[in-house]
Amino acid sequence: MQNINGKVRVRFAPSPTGGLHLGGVRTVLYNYLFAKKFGGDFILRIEDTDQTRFVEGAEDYIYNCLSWCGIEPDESPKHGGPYGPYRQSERKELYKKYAEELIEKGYAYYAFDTQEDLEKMRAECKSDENPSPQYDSKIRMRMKNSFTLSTEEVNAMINEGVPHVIRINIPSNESISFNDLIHHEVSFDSSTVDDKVLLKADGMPTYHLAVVVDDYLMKITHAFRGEEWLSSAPVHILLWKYLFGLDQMPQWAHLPLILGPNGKLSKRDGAKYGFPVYAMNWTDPRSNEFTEGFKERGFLPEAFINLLALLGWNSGTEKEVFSLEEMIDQFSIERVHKSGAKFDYEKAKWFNQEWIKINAAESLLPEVKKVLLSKSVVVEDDEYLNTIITLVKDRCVLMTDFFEQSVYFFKNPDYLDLEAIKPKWNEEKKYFFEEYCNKLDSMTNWNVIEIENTFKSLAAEKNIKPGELQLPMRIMLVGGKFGPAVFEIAHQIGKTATIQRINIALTQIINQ
RNA sequence: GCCGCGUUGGUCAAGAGGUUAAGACGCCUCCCUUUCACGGAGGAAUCACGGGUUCGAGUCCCGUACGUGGUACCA
Repeated sequence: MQNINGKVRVRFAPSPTGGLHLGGVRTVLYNYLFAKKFGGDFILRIEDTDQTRFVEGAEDYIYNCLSWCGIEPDESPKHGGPYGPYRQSERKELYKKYAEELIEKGYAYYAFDTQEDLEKMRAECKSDENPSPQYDSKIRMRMKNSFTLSTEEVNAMINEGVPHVIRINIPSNESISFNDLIHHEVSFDSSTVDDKVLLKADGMPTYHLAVVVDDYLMKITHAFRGEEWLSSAPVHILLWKYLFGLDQMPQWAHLPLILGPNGKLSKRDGAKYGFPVYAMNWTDPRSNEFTEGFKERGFLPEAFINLLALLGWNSGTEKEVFSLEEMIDQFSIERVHKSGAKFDYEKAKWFNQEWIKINAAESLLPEVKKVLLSKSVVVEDDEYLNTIITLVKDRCVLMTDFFEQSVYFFKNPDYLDLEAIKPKWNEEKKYFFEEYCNKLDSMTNWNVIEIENTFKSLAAEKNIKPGELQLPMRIMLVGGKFGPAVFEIAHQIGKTATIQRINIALTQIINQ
C-alpha cells in the first residue's frame, strides 16, 4: 500500500447459514492482518438478509471459530460498536431509503414480475447460445415493471400492496472498471450485467444493496472478499457511483479461491478425501449433516491460521512458520497471489507438527489433557504430564496423536506387538528378563543410569547383545515399536509398573 | 453459451528481460538412532501450447488450450 490516510476499517461479512469454511477463515485472516498492520479496526457484520437460509447457532459458531483462531472483532453484533446494529436483518428499514433514492434518480425501478413470470421468461429465452437468460436491458421491456407500466399503474399496484422488488437499472454500453488491489485493472461491459434485484419483495435488501450501504455507513476503507464476487463487482461499483460517489468507495481486493482436489473446495471434499474443511466441527441442525473441523482433528490454532495465510500469500522470504504477530508485521496485500491455491493436507499437517515442536510442553498441556480425557485417561499430576509431553511431542503431528504416543505412561498397554519379538525370542532371553526384574526390584535408586547399567551388565554377563534385548523390552513397556528411549520410559513409569509389564509380557509370550 | 479471473515441479511457491529457474511439503537414498520420531546430507521432478517483440523471454504483446468463478427476490 502506498499511503493510507485515516483509520483503516475492514469487515468480514458472513451469512449465518452454516459452518465456516477454510476459505472463509482465510478471508477473515487477511482482513484482520491488513487492519492490524495499519492499526485499524476489524468489523464482523452478519449478512442475514436471506431469512429462508437462517440457521440456528451459525452466528455463535462463527464467533467461536474466530475466537479459537485468536481473532477478536473490534465491532460485531456481539462486541458492539458505534456503527451498529451489525446484523443486517436489524438494519432492514435503512436500505429502503437508499433503494427509493435510486428510483428517484432513475438508477433503479420497480418490478412486479412473479416467480412464474420470471421462470416463463427464462424458459422462453433459453437457447443453446444463451442457456441462462438475464433480466437485462434487452428483455426488461417485455416484463412487468416501471418501464412497461404507466406511473399510475405502478402507483396503484404499490398502494394495493402487490408484491414487488426494486431492480437496478444497468446502463447499456458503458465500460465499468476499477482498480483491484490484487487483480489491478479489471473492467466489464455494462451490457453483460443484469438488472440485479436490490430490494426483495419481503423488504429485505439483497447482498448487492446491503454491502454497499453498510460499507458506506460503517466507513469501511478496504473491502476484501473471495473472488467469486468479482463478477458482481460492476453492480457494486455502479451503486457506489449512484449513491455515495466513487471517491467514497473502499478499495477492493478479490482474494483467490482455495481449491480442493477437484476444483473449488467444498465441504464434501473433506469426507471424500479425509481432511477437515471447516474450522471447527459443525452439524447442520436441519439436515444433521456433519462436517469435521480442524480443531477437533487435532490442529493447533496457530498452525491453522499459519497454513491458511500461506495459501495465497508469502512474505517473499524463505520463512514459512509465522505467529499471528509476525504475520501482522509481514503481511502485505501486494504479495497475495492472483491465482487459486489447491489445499494440500500433507503440508497442513507439517505446519501443525512445526507448531507442536515450537510450543512449550506447558502450553500444550491443557489440550493434551483434554485429548487424554476424551479417551478416559485422567491425569492429575501436571508436572508428570509436562515431562511426558516433552518426551513425546516430537513424535506428534496432530494433537490427537498425543494419546497414542503417551497413553502407556499412564496405563499398561492393552495390546503387545509380540510378533515383533517372537522370531528372535528364546529361553535365554526369558531368563534374562526374569533376572532383570529381580535386580530392578532390589534397586534402591530408581534412575535412568542405574536402570540402563543394570540392563547392560546383565546382558554382558549372559552374553547377549543388549540391542537384541532392547526391542523386546520396549514392546513389553510400550506395546509397540515407538516412543522415546526405553530406559527413560521405565524410569518414568516407575519400578512397580516396569516389573509388572515385563511379567505380563513374559506370560503372554509363554502362552502363545 | 456469454462474461470475468487465472496458468512456474504432484502441491505451496521465489522470480518483476540475461539465474546452473530459490525454498518448503510430499516421495526416494544415505547418516544419526539396535524402536518410532526429530535432526543432518543427497536425489528425482517445473516455466500449458503457438506465434511475435528483443542480441536475449518464465518474465513484455497477441492468439489457443485448459482451469476456475459468475450468469437467483443466495450470499
